[in-house]
Amino acid sequence: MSVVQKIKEATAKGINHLYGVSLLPNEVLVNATKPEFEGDYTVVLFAFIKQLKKSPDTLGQELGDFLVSSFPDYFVSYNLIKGFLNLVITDGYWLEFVATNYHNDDFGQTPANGQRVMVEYSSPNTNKPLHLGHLRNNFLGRSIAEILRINGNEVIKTCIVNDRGIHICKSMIAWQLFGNGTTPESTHTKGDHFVGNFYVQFNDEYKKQIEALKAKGIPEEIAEKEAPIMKATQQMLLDWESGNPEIMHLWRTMNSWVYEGFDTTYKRIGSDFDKTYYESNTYLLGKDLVEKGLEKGVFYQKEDGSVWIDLTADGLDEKLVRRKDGTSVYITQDIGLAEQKQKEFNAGQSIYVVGDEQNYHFKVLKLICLKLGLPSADGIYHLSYGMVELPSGKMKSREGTVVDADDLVTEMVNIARQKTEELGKVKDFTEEELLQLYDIIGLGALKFFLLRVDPKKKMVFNPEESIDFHGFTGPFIQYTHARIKSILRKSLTQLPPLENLSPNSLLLPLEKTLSIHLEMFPSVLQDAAIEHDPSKVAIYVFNLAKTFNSFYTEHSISNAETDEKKILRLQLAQITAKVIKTGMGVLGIQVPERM
RNA sequence: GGACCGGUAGCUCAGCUGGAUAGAGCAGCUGCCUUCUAAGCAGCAGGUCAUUGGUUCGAAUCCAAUCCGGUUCACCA
Repeated sequence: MSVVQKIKEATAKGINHLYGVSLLPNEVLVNATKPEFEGDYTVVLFAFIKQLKKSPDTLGQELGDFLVSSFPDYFVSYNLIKGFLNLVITDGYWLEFVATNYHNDDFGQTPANGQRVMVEYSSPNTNKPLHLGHLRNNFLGRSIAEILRINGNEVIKTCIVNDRGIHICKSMIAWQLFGNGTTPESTHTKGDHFVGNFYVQFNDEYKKQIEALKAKGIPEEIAEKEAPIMKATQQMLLDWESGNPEIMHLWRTMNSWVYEGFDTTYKRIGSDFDKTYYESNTYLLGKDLVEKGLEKGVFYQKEDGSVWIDLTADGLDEKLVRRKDGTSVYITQDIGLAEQKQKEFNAGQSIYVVGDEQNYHFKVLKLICLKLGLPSADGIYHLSYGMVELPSGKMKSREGTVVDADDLVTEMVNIARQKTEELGKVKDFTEEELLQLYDIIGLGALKFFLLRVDPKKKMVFNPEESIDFHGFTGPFIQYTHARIKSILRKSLTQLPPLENLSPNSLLLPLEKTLSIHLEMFPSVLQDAAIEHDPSKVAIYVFNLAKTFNSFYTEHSISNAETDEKKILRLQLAQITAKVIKTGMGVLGIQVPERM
């Protein structure tokens, strides 16, 4: 149990014991004590004074006395300032914590809880390469999966590939028209970029044709529909749906190029999936559910034959679930896929990592699933994240302001190389070790940058300034880890095995501050899981690294004042390194032994 | 127009189940490498928490209104 939890329970017990009032531990507000006051944790008393009819001073004194005398293993003393009861935790508690965890490789890992969770993320289109927005999505998805896993859940990572539809046909048409039989191989181009280029060409040509028609006096709206290349694309979609062998062949070939490219990128950024769904397999799902919904009266049919659900009572609108021609719409296949996932994996929770522009869609999806009585409905959770914008505003593919994922990763790794060479600390590394280090640092900087802010909020990526390796960044934390490892390499060889410290040693302020930070790691992980928010972990690990660096500068570890101190500090350093490694690991970021 | 989200230091962001004098990083300015890695540390400076009211012992945090920005409300996906 964490100290904070202990304080809450002890306080509830104390109030019950002293005044006969029963209180839930979680009704007690416990904060870290502000640095300018004496104490480690603070109980805020204001909430109770009215109910207990006590002055803050009396209540604080009576409660403080009770806590110190009843839980001497936890509390040495207290002081009262206005309604704040500042508690000083015993050094023994922190020493015990350090002694039991410095060799615990699983510190932070919660035992399996029997829950199964699905996390769907990435959902790329197979007509263009991944960009910065996809990176945020991938890093978030991967990270939330790891956070749930470390909290004891069994996690299944899934991906839905949007591999069919009119947008896919656009790049296919363009290849037919302009490709001249070229392939990624013949042009030495990464497959997803190769296909993406044709998607761009489609749009260029389409624009030209519209202009040409407009020049003939045809209104824009009509021109958009009548442009020959668009008509050809629509015909191709029909051919695809009817299974035309030539089109199917082209479709498979071009998609395989894209997958090859995606695989390279995914491998590089560390995304992987336990199960990949393809829209070409799932787009017909959900049709039977429309029938069931009609029978149940959840849906209704209009005169033209189209099927709808009325969500106005829930504050939403009416929503179409089947067109009048009998074909299903986007949301219908999502309902079908939700059911399919349920049948296949029976997970209690199903998380969708999807941009906030689809908030409405997921609200509707969950509501419909609930009304249909799908057993999985309650577990649907939309992990909605904000768009990544540039200083100039939103990224727009039409204006060529999209930041390509592969380019960005390459650039980050190059900068990592450049900085590393400037510092010249790892000149003895082999070429292979160097390349690995550049990857770790470059990707670490990028991932940390995208994960350190609240997922819900949109964020600005400034290519000039965002690529920083100092301060609140991944490399700063990686550097802290490398420093610790350096000490441990040197000191552990010449030291007897670490032993438990006598509990009467006194902790210096920075030793204690570090202990306090380390001790809260499990509750941070828990909080991150509950909130579905990796940034909580990022912020925590940064603060931990900062705390360690202050400690490191102030106190020598290998030349500590006494052997006891040396052992204690080595233990602290060791836990810190482990927590950094685990915490960063949960963010999908590796930490180097040296840098 | 309806619904939802956001507005905190020059910039990027924490803090938001109400609690002590609102915190980081970057940028700017001062110091600190003959001692465990200076990708570091210590410090200075920087704020009408969009605005106005309300709720109360106490509001960046809750409520209302207003202003500004965004997303969404397709027989698109």
